[in-house]
Amino acid sequence: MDNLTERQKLILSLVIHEYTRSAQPVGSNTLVKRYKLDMSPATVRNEMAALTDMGYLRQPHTSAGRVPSEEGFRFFVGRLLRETELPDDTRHMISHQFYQSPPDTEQWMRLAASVLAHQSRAASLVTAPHPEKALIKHVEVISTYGRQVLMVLVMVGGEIRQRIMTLSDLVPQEVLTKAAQNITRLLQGKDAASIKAAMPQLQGLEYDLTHWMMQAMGESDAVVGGEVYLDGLSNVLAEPEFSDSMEARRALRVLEERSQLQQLLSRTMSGGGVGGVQVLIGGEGAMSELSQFSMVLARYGMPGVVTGMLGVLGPMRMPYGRTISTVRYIAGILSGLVTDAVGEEKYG
Amino acid sequence: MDNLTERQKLILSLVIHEYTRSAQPVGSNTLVKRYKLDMSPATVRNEMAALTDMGYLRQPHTSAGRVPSEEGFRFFVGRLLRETELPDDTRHMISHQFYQSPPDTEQWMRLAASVLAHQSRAASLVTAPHPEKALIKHVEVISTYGRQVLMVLVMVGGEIRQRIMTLSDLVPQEVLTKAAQNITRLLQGKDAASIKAAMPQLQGLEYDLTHWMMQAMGESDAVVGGEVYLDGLSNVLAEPEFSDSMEARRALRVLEERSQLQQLLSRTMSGGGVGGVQVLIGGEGAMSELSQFSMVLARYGMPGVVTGMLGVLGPMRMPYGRTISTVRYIAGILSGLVTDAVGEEKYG
DNA sequence: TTTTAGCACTCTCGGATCGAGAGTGCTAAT
DNA sequence: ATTAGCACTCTCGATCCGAGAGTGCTAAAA
Repeated sequence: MDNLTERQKLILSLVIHEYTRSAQPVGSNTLVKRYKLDMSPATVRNEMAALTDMGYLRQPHTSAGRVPSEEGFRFFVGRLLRETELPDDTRHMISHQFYQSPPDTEQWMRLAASVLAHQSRAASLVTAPHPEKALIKHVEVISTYGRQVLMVLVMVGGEIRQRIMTLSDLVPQEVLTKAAQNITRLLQGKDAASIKAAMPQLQGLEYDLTHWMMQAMGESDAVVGGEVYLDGLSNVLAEPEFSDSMEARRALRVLEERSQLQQLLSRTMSGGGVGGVQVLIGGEGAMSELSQFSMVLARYGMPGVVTGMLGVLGPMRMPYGRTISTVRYIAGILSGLVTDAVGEEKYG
Repeated sequence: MDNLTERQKLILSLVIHEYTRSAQPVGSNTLVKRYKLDMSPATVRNEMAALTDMGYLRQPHTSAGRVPSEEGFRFFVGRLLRETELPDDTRHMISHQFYQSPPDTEQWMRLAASVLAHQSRAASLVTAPHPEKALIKHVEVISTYGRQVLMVLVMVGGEIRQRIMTLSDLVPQEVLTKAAQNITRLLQGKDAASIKAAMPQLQGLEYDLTHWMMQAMGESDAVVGGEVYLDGLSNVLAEPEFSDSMEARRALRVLEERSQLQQLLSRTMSGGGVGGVQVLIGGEGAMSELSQFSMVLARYGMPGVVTGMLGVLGPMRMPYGRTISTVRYIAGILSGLVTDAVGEEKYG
């Protein structure tokens, strides 16, 4: 299938390696010297010419070194990259941080984003885990002030959804508590659809409350849940290719615009299960603002039950091997944490 | 006190105005022509020389126009700037957005950050409102999975604090509910200190729960509460003076580093009450990374009860008049919303 | 047939040069 | 006190040039 000779693969790999190091076009001489290749620059030139014809390399101008093309990176990641394990000490360092952090989802998300950003020296993004199909476990309604109440929904699996709303009448806490208990008893273990079916049985306050619940659960059913945790945005600006800042600015914009971001993530999430790491090179056609960037994304959690997503956004010439390992490793840790939290409750 | 003649003040103002428009050194000719001044360029030159001597203007090099110095901006903001009201339609547009958003603090924060970023075309930051002294109103404990429970604290004033924790034993929901009811009855209206005093009366589960409460309340007593909402970071990159990206990167770093940010904010918050708008020019000595930037900050909420902070981070040459008005206006709206939510419950 | 040495050629990049333009400070006249 | 006039300074952009890096091609070597 792949019509590249071994030597061509080697050279492509080396060009990519060198280019990710230096951010500059790579010439035949440099390559031979730095990697002590057992062939002459001329040979390398010939091979590079071939790779250029095939679309894996580009020449910024007639007489400069070669730069890997989008296709080149894609081929490299797909066929040439050998998976490497993260070094032991790095792994220990990371897992240590997680296991000594308090057992709080929000903390975990922040930590994951922070670690990912530091390790990859790029921008990181993490979404909170949320159930693929939300089932109510417990409902609590608390009066905060006046007619304003806080509704807390605990889902099977431990996810928490909350919503503040204003009732049409003033209702004392005791009544709210009663109502919440009723609703809990009635709807425990049900999903949004069954709740809808059960609604006609309810009336007055309980009906209103259930109505709000539906809304909160609807949000929860979206492929990608609410918050997206970001970190390391400033890393993007450090890359030499973005020193002119225009490109970087576009990327920042995408990351800031929650709706765009969620769209992007959910589109990606739908492919690939937990464990697999997806690599989007050059925005993969989807998002023109990201044409200079690559993303390494992974899903974590319990497939079919609760999942979230995490990943990295960096320049196209990123060290894919290491980045993929890092993303995979942290996804693994989060999966572990989430699985522990969810345990073996029953579903469906 | 101010030893500037009226004419010098005028010229300083105009230089600043022109410089904020163009981001380029301002010359005497330009000034006379564009503002149809009733004097000759030579006169302007003399005055500018005087202003330079006094330290209000700088010359990038011997023969270029003048640029306002940090001192210049400071004098301008402190003495020369006349307060302007935001135009009617802008105000309506803004308030409309708030009053049609759901009554949820988190939504308000996001909205405020977003509006502020758009209006000022700079980076915005908003902290959630939180009580100056936290008083417990209601406690709820909900089992999420296994030994993990969610504790929800509702403070007097409506602020919500929550914490996930792991108990040493498995405890059924009914017991948790009972315990929470007990604690609520016992500690309602108390602050952290009184709770500490009351702790010896408790034991077992209730003691443990109260212990955690103390922690959550301790956080809550810090001058600046948890989350800081950011928006418009990419705006900073759009400014011509940051096209080389190094400076911009530093600023981004500060904003990303929550701890630094909170420190900065709390230092500023401690001065000045609600309503007053504070302007920090050139980082005001405090933070060298921000030497090229200015911040416009305001406190909102109910003084002495619940307050938060919001503001803008932009280039030193920002349109202070408009920015200050915007910040003040949005602070006013948030104050209104918070006051509504808190209402007239009693304190102390 | 494959590899490589040799070579002419191309293109970028950094530095040097230069003139135009903008702006200043000073002096002398108003 | 203001301003016209003028010499002077400094930046900025354009242009030019040479060095350097790298290529593609051809012909010889393996």
